[in-house]
Amino acid sequence: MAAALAADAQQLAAVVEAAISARSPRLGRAAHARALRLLAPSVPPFICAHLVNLYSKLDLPGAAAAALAADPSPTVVSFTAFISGAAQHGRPVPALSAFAAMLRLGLRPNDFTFPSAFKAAAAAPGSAAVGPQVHALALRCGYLPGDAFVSCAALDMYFKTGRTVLARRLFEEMPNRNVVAWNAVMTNAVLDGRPLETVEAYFGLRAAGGAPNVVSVCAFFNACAGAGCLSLGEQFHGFVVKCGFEKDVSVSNSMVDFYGKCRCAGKARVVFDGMGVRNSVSWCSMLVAHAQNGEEEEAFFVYLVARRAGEEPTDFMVSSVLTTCAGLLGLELGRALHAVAVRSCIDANIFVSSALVDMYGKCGRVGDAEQVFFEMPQRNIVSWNAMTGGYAHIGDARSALAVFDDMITGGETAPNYITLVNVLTACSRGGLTKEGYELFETMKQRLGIEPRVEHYACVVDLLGRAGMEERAYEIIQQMPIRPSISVWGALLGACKMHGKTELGRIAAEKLFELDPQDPGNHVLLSNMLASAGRWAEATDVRKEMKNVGIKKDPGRSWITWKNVVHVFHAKDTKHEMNNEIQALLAELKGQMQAAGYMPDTQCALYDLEEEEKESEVFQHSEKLALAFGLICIPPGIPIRIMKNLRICVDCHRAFKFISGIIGREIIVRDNSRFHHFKNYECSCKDYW
DNA sequence: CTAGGGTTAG
Repeated sequence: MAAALAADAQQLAAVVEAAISARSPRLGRAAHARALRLLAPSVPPFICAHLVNLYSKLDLPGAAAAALAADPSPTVVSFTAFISGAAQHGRPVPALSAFAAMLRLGLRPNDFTFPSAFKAAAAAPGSAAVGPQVHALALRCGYLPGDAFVSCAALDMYFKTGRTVLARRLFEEMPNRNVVAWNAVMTNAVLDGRPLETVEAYFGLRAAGGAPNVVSVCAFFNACAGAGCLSLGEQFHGFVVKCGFEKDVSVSNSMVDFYGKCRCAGKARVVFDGMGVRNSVSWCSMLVAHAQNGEEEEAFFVYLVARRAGEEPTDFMVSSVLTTCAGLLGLELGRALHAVAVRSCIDANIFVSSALVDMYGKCGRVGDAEQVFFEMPQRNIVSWNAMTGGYAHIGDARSALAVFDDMITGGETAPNYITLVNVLTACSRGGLTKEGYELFETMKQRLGIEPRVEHYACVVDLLGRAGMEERAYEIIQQMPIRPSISVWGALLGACKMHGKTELGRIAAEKLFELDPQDPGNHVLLSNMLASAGRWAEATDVRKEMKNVGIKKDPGRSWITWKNVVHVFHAKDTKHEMNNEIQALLAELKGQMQAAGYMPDTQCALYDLEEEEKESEVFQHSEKLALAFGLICIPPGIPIRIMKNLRICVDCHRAFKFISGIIGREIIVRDNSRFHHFKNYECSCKDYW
């Protein structure tokens, strides 16, 4: 009988092992049922430990807890199986409760228990006291400093709970420093934003005669990514290939990420394309490498290919691709992704839902953003910033202030400097000058947030838009920090808007000092002088540009049709379809004027008669490109135009009319953002 | 039968 039982138990153990490695709850439950059938009524204790292990590894916490509770005489092994499972799957609180329960039963943790207990203590929210208690217990049980596993876990726990000095001391005093200990130092230094320390630790490991492993290599690439050390990482890449580490998926993933973060999406692509095995992290890293380098279309394409290759949409994947949709102002794509998120049950994930708020906000759909935001089970600083950012985007100052008040009274998440930038921007665009100014004045004393240069830029913009350029200038002069390009740029913009030519000149001179090669500032000054009728001075600025050798990029727009890129310059007559383009523009002009369109000629550069100015702005490159698109691209397809400079005011106004009259969606990507024109409106709500 | 350090996101 006993022999039969032992044989069954051995078989059962094999089935359990198979279920774990196949990550199959179905096989697991079958194994459990078989255990009960075979061994009831007296299930031997080691079988219970097997079952706890089974459910822990399969990440079925309820079943694991039930199996542990059903163990008639739980041992350190069944408890340890439970604790490790909970710690590994990010449930530190149940892990620590089990650890405490085990101690209450008088069971002594062993050298397998402590590493998991430390891991749980490192991740437990708001319980910095637990780690040291586990540490004391490990000392008393004699596992420290001798046991390498236990001391590495303790070390990591101190790093992750912010006790860096203590962690370092533990590391210095370790008698048996192994590669895992060095890796703990390396990875935590990256996490804490000290990438150079990671590199140092790597060379420390080498100097001590240690051999790096895949974890060390990942950490090294992360450090290079964090510090922007492209050439160091490239050299390391060579070494990694020589050692064969690049065959490890995580290593290749970290290389893709490294090249992406160092602004080399192309090199990331080469690594990615060369990978023999990819996982969902690989796809996500490649997607982000494109997205973070302004290649949103490519990023979205990676998502499509990943789905076609059978990748499930994970929370990582969906939040990243939503950010891409936000960057593209791709509302339709974003909506589709929202549906995917709901179907995959990840829409409540804080990253995904914050990305949804961000996407809807950037696409100008504040109502949809609010719906997601107010239904979020929990919110963090990024969620609040996405929501206030959405209000800032369309200049809804009242709502921005209201949600900001909610945030302060709720008290769960403290605002940070980005929140303040958003609320101030909303006030500025929404014309709540007084409220915005008060917020700026009191932010340090009331919220403990020191105004940064971004806030100064906001308040200069705020006062400038309200016509208080002189007050804005006073503030700039009293700033405790050096005014940046954006601060002077805000002042110049306001001066141009309100015709404050003299002050505008001062701002422009400062901009020339800070960024002498930027043609945009010169053009802005020249335009300001021109629109004030000071043609001679405007011409002087242009001449000066020529003398100093600053070239204004000639404005050009392009549009793709049937895989051919058609480029247009202002007053361009060279296109083969020029006759049709001119005829359509003339026709559109008539329809627009009938609908109430008045040309805005403030961007005309030369002293011309009003009529001449009007015909000049009607030959702008973006209008030519649009006419071409309207002629060639079949109805129903949005017309996508790219421009190397910012879209001009008159074209912006005209495109709104045309979108309504023709009933077509027009998308312009200029050098600073996207504009989605639809039904007489633009997604930017005229703020850009 | 049970263990430490790892890659991607808002």
